[in-house]
Amino acid sequence: MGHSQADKAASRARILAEASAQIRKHGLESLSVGALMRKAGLTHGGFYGHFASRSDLLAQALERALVDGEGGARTAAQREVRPVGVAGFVRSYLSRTHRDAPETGCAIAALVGDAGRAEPAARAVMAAHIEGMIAGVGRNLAETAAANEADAIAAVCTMVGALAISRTIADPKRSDAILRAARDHLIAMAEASVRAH
Amino acid sequence: MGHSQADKAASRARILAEASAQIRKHGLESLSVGALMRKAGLTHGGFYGHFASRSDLLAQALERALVDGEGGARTAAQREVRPVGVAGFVRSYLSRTHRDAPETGCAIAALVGDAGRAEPAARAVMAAHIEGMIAGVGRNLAETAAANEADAIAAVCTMVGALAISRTIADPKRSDAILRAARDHLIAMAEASVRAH
DNA sequence: TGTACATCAGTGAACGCGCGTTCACTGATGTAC
DNA sequence: TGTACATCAGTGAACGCGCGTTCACTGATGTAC
Repeated sequence: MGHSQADKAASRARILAEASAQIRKHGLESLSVGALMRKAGLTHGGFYGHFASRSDLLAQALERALVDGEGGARTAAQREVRPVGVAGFVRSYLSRTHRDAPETGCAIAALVGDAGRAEPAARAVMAAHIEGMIAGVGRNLAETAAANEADAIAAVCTMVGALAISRTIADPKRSDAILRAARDHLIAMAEASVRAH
Repeated sequence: MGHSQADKAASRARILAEASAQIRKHGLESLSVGALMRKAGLTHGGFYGHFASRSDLLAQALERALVDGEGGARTAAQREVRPVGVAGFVRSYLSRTHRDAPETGCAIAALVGDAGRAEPAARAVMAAHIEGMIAGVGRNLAETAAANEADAIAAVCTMVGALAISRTIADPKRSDAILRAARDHLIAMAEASVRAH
């Protein structure tokens, strides 16, 4: 509860970090000003020294969550060897570790649905990061295979869908099977492109 | 505002139909008792003659939305010729018509994210319908191709992911391109299985 | 370097509002005689 | 078939609560002299 400018920056960072985790775990609309400030160790009144409104916060928290989650699979699966190529990325993206830690994982998979219903600003932020993921996967594919953008798009759709679906299936065995099926499908697809190369 | 038993059944049906559309369009948590009853042409007090609580309604509305949306692509794309085989199903599922009408479309694509964060009962309802979709696509694939369950799982992940992603991308051209890429990918995949057959 | 003071990060009471839920009531329905 | 009455679908006022937001205040910070 310091009063210096550095303290303010640190508070702001703490608020956004909490918000970023909160929305990935419980959805965009789960963000409440009071609960968030409490989690950041502050009182609700101070909120408006940092953000213009809840809606302003929401847009910034979404952007932050998307950035935090970029290669969030990497963070979530720190103990795995550094992923190489598409196969490595797919393996960590569709890992149990990533599935079980949405609050530190990819915000696209966690929040596509929410963002699709959100106000245009939030939708645009989400759309930009989806394009980023498509471009990333596309570059990754192009390194080793004769793949075009359509392949990257399909791969991203499959990854995002698989992660979201695996998170709604309570039975761990079955949920694992979903991840495995999508993973194998994507890796086989990448290898097929390599052969065609 | 009749008082007969038939009227009550009709009221209940109206309430659930409104709720089913509401959650698909604006998310599970967007359901409010007051607004819902107003839409159904009733006052809020009567709600508890039909449902035990908002949470009870939520579970029933989700089930109802999932059933309504089953082959919802069919409803959404009534003017298309009756879809035959996987290709036909994929084409109507990943159509612009379906993308633009979430309130009458597949509740899996609209609500996977929400359901993954919901209470166990709602999650279980969603999981059961996901299994239904996998089984349906699997049967569809098996008719014409040498496909196993893993192929059906991957296809469902791709369809659900593509629809959700296409709905967050505001630019119509680009959103169409997402649908097209996923659609072509899935149809090519089905045809590859046929050849392998 | 030391003092005086303006700035401003954070506090906590207060606001209006909409939420889910309860309940005493009204009046049409449908059954018992 | 006609009347008397219990049932019950729907009404609308009221409840406690948590929400987003405002604001007068406090006291540490950091600057001007």
